[in-house]
Amino acid sequence: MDQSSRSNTAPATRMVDVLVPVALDQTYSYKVPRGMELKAGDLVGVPLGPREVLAVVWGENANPDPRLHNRLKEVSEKLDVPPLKPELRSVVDWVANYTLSPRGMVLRMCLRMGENLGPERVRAGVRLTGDPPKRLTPARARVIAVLSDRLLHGKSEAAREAGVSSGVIDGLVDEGTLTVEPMPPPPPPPAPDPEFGRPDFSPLQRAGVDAMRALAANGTFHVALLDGVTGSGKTEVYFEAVAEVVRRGKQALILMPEIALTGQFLDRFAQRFGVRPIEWHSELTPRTRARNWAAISEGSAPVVVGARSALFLPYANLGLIVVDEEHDQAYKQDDGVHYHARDMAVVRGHIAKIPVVLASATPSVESEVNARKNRYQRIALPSRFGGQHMPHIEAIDLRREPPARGRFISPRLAGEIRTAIERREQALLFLNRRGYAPLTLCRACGHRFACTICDAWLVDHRFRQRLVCHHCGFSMPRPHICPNCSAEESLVAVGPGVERLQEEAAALFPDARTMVLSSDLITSIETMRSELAEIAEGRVDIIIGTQLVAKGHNFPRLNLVGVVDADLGLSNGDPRAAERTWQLLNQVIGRAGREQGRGVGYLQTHQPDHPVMRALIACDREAFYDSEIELREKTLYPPFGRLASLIISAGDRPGAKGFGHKLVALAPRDERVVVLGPAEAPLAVIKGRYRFRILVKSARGFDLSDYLRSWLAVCPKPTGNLKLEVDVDPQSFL
DNA sequence: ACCTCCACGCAG
DNA sequence: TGCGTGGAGGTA
Repeated sequence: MDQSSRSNTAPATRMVDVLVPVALDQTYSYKVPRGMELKAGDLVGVPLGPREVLAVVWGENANPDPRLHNRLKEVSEKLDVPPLKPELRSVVDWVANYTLSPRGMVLRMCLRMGENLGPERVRAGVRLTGDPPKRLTPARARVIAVLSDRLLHGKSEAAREAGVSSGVIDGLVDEGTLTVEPMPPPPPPPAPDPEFGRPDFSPLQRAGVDAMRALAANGTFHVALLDGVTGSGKTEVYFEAVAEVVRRGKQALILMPEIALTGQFLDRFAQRFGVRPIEWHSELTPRTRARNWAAISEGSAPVVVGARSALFLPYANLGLIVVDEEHDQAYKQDDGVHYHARDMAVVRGHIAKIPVVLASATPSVESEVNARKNRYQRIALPSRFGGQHMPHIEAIDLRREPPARGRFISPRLAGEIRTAIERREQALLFLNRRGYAPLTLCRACGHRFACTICDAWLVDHRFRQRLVCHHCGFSMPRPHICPNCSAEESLVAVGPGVERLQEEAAALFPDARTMVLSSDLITSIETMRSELAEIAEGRVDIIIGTQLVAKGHNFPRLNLVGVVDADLGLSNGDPRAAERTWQLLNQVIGRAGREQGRGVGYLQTHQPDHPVMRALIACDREAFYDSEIELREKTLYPPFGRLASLIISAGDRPGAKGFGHKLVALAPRDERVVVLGPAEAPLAVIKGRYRFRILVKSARGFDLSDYLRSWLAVCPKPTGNLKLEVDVDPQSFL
């Protein structure tokens, strides 16, 4: 039709609708300048208000809104990058619709290449071509020595090698000794080689490997749950799907829950494929980000390993998405566009018609249900690689074997640690609480130290000598006098944190070497690496860690894990508390006995009969899922029902509460929907903002996004300091 | 008179 | 989202 209308009329001014990466849901119309050819998906620059922004052509529009008559501006330029494929444009529309976010904000996630896109900066090179300078200083002599091969050297490299500043080189250029030439562009990094380090798989892994290859070769939409205990070689197995996709000339994306984990992972990748993959996460420098973005969109990056944001990149020909540790809640983005990368990976796989692999030792209840109902193919790796056994797990009933007053390690656990140390093995004490003590109070008057702008106690951090709010970062020096009653030296620490546990361990085992691993004590990836290396070399006897230690690290000499407070995650009224505790404790105990000996895990608990504890002790994963699935089914919690939450926050409590009530009063009546609240959020005040939440529950097949949209359409827009956030499929209930 | 902060509205 | 605007309230 485009062709026929053009055949009999003079070419009219063409117009396109573009989507701009700002908080706008609608597309905007622009005139196409004469001589510019534009089609859907093209990246363009357009004037928007006072500025120039990047945009993407979303479609042709022959007659835009007549009220815009002469206000239409022209597209200013067409960028020389591959267009966004229809697949990704559909994903943008779909995700925006589902999460109730402006489409522009979803598009923004696809275009996060910074403003650094464009030709690579040409690096300066220098070559020795002329005579030595009249004045030959030692620094100059060193430069000349470095360049004596008369080849072209990078300027900054030459300076570094000669141990001089670049000023010395500039001086030699001015003297005519050296000439400046542009460096040829660096060769593209070698592609991963699918045949590089093919491992020998055990007979037990064989079926999984075959299934992975088949799924990748099949190349159509299909979700597999790769379900294997820690140490079963899951990574190596899904690498076979990656290899197959690379062989077929397509791209594979491996999503990881957090970048901290990727260090070891990249090495394992290199062992299998000969090179490291392209990375994508928030800590890339702008230059690397732009370079990687370009490689991804041109298709010259065959494998990308990235955090959740990598899901929205414009892959040239994506052939596979792997979501590693699919149960991890770090996949949920809770600001800006609220999305769950695992779920959106399945959506993208569906739209792009490619396979998706979800990998986990402790699948989310959602994925487990999908596998049980055969909506996902289950690929199970039932045992540990290399004949290692899963750890043996025992409960220590704190009601019957309590630690001494003010202590947190029970006599039995202490005895086991002693035995482990005597055997020259390591022990891990796990407590998911940073700092020294979660609460400080005055013995004289009962005053409790709380954050002034959050609804939270200040956590005592003895290493830093400060009381810290874990929600807003506020901190103050630890006082010696009670601010309430002026009593001196009356403050007592209540409850344990890892720092306090270390104190106790040091007192119990004065000769043992202890180390605390906690996110607030790790300042950089470097310190983390060196501390892990110390542990691996056996220079630590007792590791005391928060959930940081649960993730993927390999401690070869570790056979004993003591969970100091196994009930910690269960207490907080969160519908996913049991699932989280199950996953976390499984992972932590899975650190034990990975290389030699039989691992043992001890759970200090007040409720050894809780389904989570019983399933852990019996090593009966089916029992855990059975009980949890039954509970979710009965209560119509996900995946048997759907949830959304509306979070209202304001600088004042009545304002937030009042707006919440106003919203609930306007909720459309629908017998398939239950609207609960507004209730004060469990953390009622954060950073001085009062928070209320409305929970919306619906049946499974119900279009909750659509319901929410029609609801919010009749609601007053939040004004002033009122803020409303919509979270479809919330993960956190705090 | 001037400055700074912030809520608001708008962008084609 | 990012930016210009205009009013409020504080400072010189």
